[in-house]
Amino acid sequence: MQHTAGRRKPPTIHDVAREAGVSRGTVSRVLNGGHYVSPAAQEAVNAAIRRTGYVVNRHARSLITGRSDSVGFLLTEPQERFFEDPNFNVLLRGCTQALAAHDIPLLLMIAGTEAERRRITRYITAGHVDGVLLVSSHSGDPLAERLRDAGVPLVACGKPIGHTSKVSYVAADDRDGARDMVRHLLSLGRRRIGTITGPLDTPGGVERLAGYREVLAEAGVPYDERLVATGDYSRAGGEAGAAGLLDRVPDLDALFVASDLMAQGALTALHRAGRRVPQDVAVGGFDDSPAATSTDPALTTIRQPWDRISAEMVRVLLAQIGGEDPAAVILPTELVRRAST
Amino acid sequence: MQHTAGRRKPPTIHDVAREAGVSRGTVSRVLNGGHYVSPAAQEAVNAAIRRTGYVVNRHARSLITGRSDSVGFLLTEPQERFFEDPNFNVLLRGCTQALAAHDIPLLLMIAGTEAERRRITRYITAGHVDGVLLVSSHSGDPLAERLRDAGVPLVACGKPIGHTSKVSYVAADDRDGARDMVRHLLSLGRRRIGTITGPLDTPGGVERLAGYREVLAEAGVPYDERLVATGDYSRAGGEAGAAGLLDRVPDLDALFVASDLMAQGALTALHRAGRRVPQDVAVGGFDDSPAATSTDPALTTIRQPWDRISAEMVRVLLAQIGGEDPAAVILPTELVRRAST
DNA sequence: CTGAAAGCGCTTACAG
DNA sequence: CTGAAAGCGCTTACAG
Repeated sequence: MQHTAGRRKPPTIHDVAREAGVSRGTVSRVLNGGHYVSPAAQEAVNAAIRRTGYVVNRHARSLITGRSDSVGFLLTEPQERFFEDPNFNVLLRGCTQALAAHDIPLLLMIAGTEAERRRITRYITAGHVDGVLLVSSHSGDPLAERLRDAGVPLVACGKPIGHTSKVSYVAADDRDGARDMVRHLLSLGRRRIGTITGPLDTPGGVERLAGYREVLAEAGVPYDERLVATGDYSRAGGEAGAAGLLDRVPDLDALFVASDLMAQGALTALHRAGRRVPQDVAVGGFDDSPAATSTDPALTTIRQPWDRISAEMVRVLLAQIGGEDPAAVILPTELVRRAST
Repeated sequence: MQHTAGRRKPPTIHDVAREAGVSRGTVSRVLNGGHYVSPAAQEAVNAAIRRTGYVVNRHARSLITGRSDSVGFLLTEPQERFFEDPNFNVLLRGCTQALAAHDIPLLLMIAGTEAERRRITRYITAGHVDGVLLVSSHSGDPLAERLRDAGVPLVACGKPIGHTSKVSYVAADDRDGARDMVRHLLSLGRRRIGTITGPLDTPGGVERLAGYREVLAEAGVPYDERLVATGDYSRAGGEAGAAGLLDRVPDLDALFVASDLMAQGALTALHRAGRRVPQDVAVGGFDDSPAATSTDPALTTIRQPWDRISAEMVRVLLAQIGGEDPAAVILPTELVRRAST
């Protein structure tokens, strides 16, 4: 192999042992926490590791421990969603960084089609990753159950719907966030408040709508079905939803949109209909994604704490891999006021 | 380990051999291409694999082959860039899919800081991936050289600047794309054509500016330095660039912006300055990223063939891992006309 | 074409 | 605390 000439054979534990004047077992013990090793040996081994530039061969280690020391980030979204929605981006980055701190590589897996799902399930259940960070907005997803039944440590982003059992998840407090936004809209004196929901088979869809209804009820504003449009988290969906709402309720004076991306679409529809934002219609989004500051006017929105969400997902997953039981973590949201309200 | 009770010990090559009535060597040969195996044995082994649900243990295989059968996707961008720029998203997705077709997992690596760079270099040179897809817009990047010198197969996205030697890369034809856009602007009768460039230590920055200058020269339009602003591929940079340009050259009638994201910022600046697009100022972007259709008006832009770029990056990398020499691949771009011109 | 055997680099009881 | 040894699941010359 001329081509790999530049790639020298890396030092093994054997080289380190020789260099340090100890057995390979002792080197291994140092590598794995230094229990039952004398300070002198410890020292000698560490020095030898430094001199030789030794890096553990993970394949050999994995072969014997049965663990891969890697984690999968599994995305079960249709391709367009992943392109369009910056939230995935933020989450992926956050998880990669949190894992990097533990020196654990992240394997990116995308299962948009049923064939991909099958291939990836096989791969995962064969033990090629120690656990899975599952990201998908829809949640009838049989993948989660298949993996859980196979005993694969798993943490979902967002509460799986119909989630009866022991699946860990990390989520923002969707309902509370929605409440904050609708209260804010009410505090502005708005009373004809429409909403564009997420898909109603997603936690975000259901919970944010629930929050909207609760606050209106508290405020004594009667619930009006015509003020509710169901969206799909896409920009186009937001645009269509807002257009429909304007048709049905022309005197609409505020809009709570369940994602920033949909809110962006709603802004386009409002603009086309000649409504001024926020003067005629105040618009609130959800997520505080990059989309929120790219619109004109910039979006008032509910911040999801993505950094914490990804950090917690990693923490819970690693705990579970370590033998702990599953856990659910709910994180608070925050109202971010900008120009659209 | 009660907790992993659900995870049965998976079948090994030994189980398959017993089931098929052959030796483990024969099973391995079937697994590795079926050379020197009789049809009958072939058949028996395949049946046994199906019955047992056998999946190869990659750690054991890697231990002996010295290959990891995985590929790294290395991003050396500051965090914000990755969040903001949808191009990375598209590229990442494309590469993941192209690799999945070969059943090769992608390891996502993000090296934003010098410390991360060091850690990741160690990891890679230790042989934990067979090759690297390198994505970074800036290119004084010593990482590329360090990896190449260590003999790691490597393909860059975009031509590395000052690239004297054998580093593979895949890129769109930046200069030609720029030429197409500026010709388009000229064909619209515009003559005061400004440009906002990318960073001039990136190939896109340099080449797109070169294309701009070439076409103006061909058309006999004298080059005017005041019409050139240097940007940084960010939205904010585009906004600042356009504002400066308008200050210096108020009668500007067109703008060629070297990325859609910057063009989005430029639109904001033009809007604020009371210019109508395209009536007063025609605006052309570059990339055809999702940003291009989210603006108002939608952006005329130069499409980079991201699908092909990612597919070619993977193809060239796998070829190189297989022992082939490096290669450079240049892909054509395409003018996409929308409402902004 | 096929089996028996060595060996990849590591971890982990097991004696001491 | 430490070394010698077995073994993780696979691939690959080596004989036949």
